[in-house]
Amino acid sequence: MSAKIQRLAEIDRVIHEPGRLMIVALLAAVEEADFQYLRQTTGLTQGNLSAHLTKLDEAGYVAIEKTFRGKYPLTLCRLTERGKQVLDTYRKVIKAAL
Amino acid sequence: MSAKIQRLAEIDRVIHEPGRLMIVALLAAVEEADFQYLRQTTGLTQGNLSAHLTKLDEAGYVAIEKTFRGKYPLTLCRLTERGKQVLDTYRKVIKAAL
DNA sequence: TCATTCTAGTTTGCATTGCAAACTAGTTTG
DNA sequence: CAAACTAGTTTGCAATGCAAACTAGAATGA
Repeated sequence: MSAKIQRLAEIDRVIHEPGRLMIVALLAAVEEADFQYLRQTTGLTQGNLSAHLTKLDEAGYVAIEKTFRGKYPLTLCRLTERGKQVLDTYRKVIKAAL
Repeated sequence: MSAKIQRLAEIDRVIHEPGRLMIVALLAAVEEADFQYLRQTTGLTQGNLSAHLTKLDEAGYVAIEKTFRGKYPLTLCRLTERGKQVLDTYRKVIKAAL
């Protein structure tokens, strides 16, 4: 019982942050999403979304591809295998503890 | 689908912090616990446990009673009604999103 | 044509906060 | 009566989340 609660201590802080948890949960559902879609569905400001994506990228949880849609920049995001694993572990730990 | 994910944005940060989530989840299970029991079962240091309890107290989620066991200080903690409600909401939001 | 506005993001500045280490206050022990 | 122990609290600092400001190119309109 309390062993499951104790595992919360090891939880991954990168994913635990609500803004990033939203991003990762969305990407788990849709496979690929662009910056503007993420901004709208999460409700994050552009600045915060940008910072969170950078962090997820640096952690190796999200792959970011910068390209163009017509003449405008287009930022495409998808979960990496590692990102999927980490989210899966996160889900298990949280659900077991609650 | 994404509506459930978006609710993560409103999540209560006081409870969301892993150290405090451990404390609150434990108190939900045992009704009352003293400082040393919480320290051992959460694995938190005394300093961090003290700080987290202060925050939970200030938020009105935990009631703290300072008394004595023999001649030594004894700090007893229990969830308030508000604390129970907030934990319940937290559980629902997290589980729905994941 | 060139100033303004729009798209699509990134960077910066600051205030908060989690953590380890140091400190407080009283108690027991050798 | 000094050292070590119980039971916590306070402090200092580094990390970080957020809002606001900034960058850079593209379209618009007078």
